[in-house]
Amino acid sequence: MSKAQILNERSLQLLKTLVERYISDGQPVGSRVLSKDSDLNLSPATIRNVMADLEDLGLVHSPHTSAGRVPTVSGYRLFVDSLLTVKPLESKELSRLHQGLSVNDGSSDVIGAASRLLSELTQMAGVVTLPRRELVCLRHIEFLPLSHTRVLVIFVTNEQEVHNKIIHTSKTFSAAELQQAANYLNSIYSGRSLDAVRKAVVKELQEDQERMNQGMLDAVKMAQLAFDQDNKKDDYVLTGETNLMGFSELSDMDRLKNLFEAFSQKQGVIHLLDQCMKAEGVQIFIGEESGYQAFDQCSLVTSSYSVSDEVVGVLGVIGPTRMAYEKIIPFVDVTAKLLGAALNPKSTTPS
Amino acid sequence: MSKAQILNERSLQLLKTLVERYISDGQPVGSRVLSKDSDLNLSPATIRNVMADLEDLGLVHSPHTSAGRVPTVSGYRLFVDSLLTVKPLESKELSRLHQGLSVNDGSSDVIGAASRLLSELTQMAGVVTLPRRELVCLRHIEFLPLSHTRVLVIFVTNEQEVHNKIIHTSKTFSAAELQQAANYLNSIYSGRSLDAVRKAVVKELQEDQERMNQGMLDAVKMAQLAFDQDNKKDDYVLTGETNLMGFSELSDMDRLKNLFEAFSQKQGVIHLLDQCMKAEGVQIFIGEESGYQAFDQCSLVTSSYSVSDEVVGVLGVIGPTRMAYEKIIPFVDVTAKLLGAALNPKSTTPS
DNA sequence: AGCTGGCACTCGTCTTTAGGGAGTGCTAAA
DNA sequence: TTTAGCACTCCCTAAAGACGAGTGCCAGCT
Repeated sequence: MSKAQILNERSLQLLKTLVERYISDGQPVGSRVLSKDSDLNLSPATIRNVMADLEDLGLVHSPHTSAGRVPTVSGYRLFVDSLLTVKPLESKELSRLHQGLSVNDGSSDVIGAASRLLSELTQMAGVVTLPRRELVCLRHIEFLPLSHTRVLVIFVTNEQEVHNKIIHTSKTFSAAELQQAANYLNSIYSGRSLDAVRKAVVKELQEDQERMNQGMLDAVKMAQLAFDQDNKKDDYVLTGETNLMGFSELSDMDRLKNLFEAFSQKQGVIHLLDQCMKAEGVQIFIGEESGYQAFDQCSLVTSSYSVSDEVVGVLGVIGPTRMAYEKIIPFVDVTAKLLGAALNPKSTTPS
Repeated sequence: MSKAQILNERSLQLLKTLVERYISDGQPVGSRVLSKDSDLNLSPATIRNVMADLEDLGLVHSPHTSAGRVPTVSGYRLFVDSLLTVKPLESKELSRLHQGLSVNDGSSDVIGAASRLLSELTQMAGVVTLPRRELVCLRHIEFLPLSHTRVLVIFVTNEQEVHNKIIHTSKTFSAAELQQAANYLNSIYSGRSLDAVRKAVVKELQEDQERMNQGMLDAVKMAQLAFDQDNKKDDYVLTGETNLMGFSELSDMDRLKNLFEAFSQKQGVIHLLDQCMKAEGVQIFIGEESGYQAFDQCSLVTSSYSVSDEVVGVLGVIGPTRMAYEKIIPFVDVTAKLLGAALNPKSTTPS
């Protein structure tokens, strides 16, 4: 039986007001305040009894004997899952989002724009993962000879994203040979997803070698190098980290340093965000729930975003556990939907 | 008459030991310590007299009545300009640099590598500007049609750097037309510097229009859009910011926030670094000398780096004013030279 | 004239102490 | 079951005192 079911209506109501109050004030909430804040008309003494129950359940916690109560992680969790009344976005914010993520913006960096909007409007840190490579279409590929056996591969995906990589070939190719190889690859693989291309390449090398001439074989081998697995270096755009320095609960320098180091090492954050990719809709990690020491005092509100009904990435907001969830949640939700729409190829190439 | 000339040998010697001592300890230096530290065999009382003089000249400063002396910005300046005895790099560091900036490294991100080396080995923040576009050679250009009149331009410079930009053309081009235009541009502009290309394009449009057919004209017009002035968004790679959070003199959260915000806004830093481009060799900004509030408590040790005897960029180290200049200066110097060498096209394409 | 020892003084830091305030837990009564 | 009352705990702040480091200055020494 969940805690929400154990507790009666009144206790839940009180927990809700407590969390709301704590989020807005940042101070432990005492029984007197709670008695006035809730419209239950209960005396402080009664409230204290309820608080003792909530504390037994591990939903609130007293920093010391004569302080009010502060929500624990479980308390926040219950609040977020069952008690929260989300506030709709203000029209000003909504229009700012629409404007910032409009397709005709010209600048190609929609991902960066989304991240900036998240951090700017929430005054916390915004993060957006780059769209998954696997679900990304190959548009065009190009080879350029560098020195010796080094070849620069440039490929374009998804209408306008340019990637490049240096590969080492087994022999030296001339510019013309490389051009020919690129032409071949473009003619057969263009328009297919990177993942599909990767699989097709392997298959061809295994099964169809006899059917191919040397030029085709070279081309396919180069494609294999170019789309090598390790190529999919997942990455994300993080902005507004500095906003986090303003929060008193993160003002411990050591803690903050850990957090920022986690940001620049990336892989921890990537792993965390990857988990959110599995679920649709908004997901929340509160404090230690993330499993990463560095995020101890932080919450992460994320949502996956989709292009053509396929989840391709995750975006979210990072801030102190004490954040205005009722505003942030719809905010992240809407941003994810708008970003998905902005990335949709149908809308970037209207008929 | 400069301060170094006003002061006698002994005072300078004492200032030097004071600064060295303060840099290593971080504590105000008292007369007793100074008397033992310097090999002048003077009593503390004598030292105190000298200190009073130095204080009058604004070279040192006492945080309060009964504290030792701390160097002022002028004090550091004098120290750095005239008193410093630079230490040669340790062989371990040197080999680390060589290894990290070796040309055959395979990864194309030499700039990033340089920045990371700077921050890793100095335990402060490392910054490297991207090489100036003007002095960069065009290697290859490519156009890809997007929707309507939008065209994706991809161009490769300096052997392996890939840039891309979206331009809006006046009419819709087919893939074949774009291919043709790219071929034309590659044939005549490849190998020339971006700056030269930009000028040539303008000249052709003004003078040689009648000589050109429509295809050539379109190509040149697109080139103009592609190499538009605003294209040269100067940028830099900054790493190891988190290292700065460890220094007690930067532990004031507001100050640190300002600093980090300056980092992410970039333009201030860019302007500062641009100034260093004019001079060859190592330049140093101590504290407020930079003219930027946010860098108040920081010093910046920079050096320009050159390719083929032409200054193309700047790199440096950012840390607290109290840093080990005698180590950092040669460090920055060597890194700049090695980076220049690594970028030199001659060494990337051995005959 | 320049250097040195001595001495009074200043100031920051650390610790102790005391007082006030906020809020609790418990108990007994409504 | 709720409420009022009361003793108690603990944090926070300010004030006071002791301590130590280091100075400035003066008078004497070389």
